[in-house]
Amino acid sequence: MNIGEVSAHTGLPVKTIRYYEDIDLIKPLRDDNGYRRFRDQDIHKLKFLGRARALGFTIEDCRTLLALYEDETRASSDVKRVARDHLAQIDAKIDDLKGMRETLSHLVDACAGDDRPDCPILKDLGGKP
Amino acid sequence: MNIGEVSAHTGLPVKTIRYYEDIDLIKPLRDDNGYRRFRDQDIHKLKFLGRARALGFTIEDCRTLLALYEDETRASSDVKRVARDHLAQIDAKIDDLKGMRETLSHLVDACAGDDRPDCPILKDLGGKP
DNA sequence: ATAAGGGTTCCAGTGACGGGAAGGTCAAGG
DNA sequence: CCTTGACCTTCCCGTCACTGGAACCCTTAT
Repeated sequence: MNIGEVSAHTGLPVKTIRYYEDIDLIKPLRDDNGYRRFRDQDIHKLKFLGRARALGFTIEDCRTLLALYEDETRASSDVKRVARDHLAQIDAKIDDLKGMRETLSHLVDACAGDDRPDCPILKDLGGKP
Repeated sequence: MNIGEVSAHTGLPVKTIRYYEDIDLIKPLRDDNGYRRFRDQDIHKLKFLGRARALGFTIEDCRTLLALYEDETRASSDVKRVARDHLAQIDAKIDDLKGMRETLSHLVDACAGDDRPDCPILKDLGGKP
């Protein structure tokens, strides 16, 4: 398969696929004309990467997970640790955002949103004394 | 005030303050020796920026908000729009993360996390058929 | 012969800084 | 007077995971 078909097949942009090769996540073959030729295993890896990225894993996490995926002698505890750490990061991020959401939604509610200049949002940002 | 004091006073890293000058968010004066000299208004702006950034506003939003803050003839509706849009972004992001969290926490729970290779996390990423 | 629609490489930009090098300035201590 | 150390300056590169675009090659159809 050429890169365009692979893109259609995996849902990943062509640019992304080339990037993944660049950073050695996949190693497709080359045809005589220089075109990349993707084998089933390459496509399988790309789908794996797509799903892992969709769960928010970093590229380096993906690299680790892919290595574990291919290692028949892995310990599931190694996989679980990566996932648990990432889950903790997600939770932290959600908490962060919820904090912002709290403050911000109160401010938005308090703002008249008319053509007058008086505004509790700016008052807060300016350090309402 | 020199940049170090301002940093201590505002809680913003020195690098960040210099960056904010670079992108014209603030315009401190210069002493004869080339050192930046910050006036009260500069410090006030920096604190404003710190609070806005802490609420997750982008730098461009901050620029807009700062301009509105300084414009006595603003309409609060303009401020509110910026804040409401940002709030919507935050909500979208939270939903995103919650989706990931859902999937990921189930997978983590399902994984034994021992020294055996069998792992539902990898099974899922690999496209468990 | 040409045009469209693939493919290739390489370079630059994104957002919001952070790290670090190379060098100027200032106050205190010996 | 000299040195030390803590400041300050500019400048450039790196981050993360791509994305856009230029310049060029290959294939197929007309």
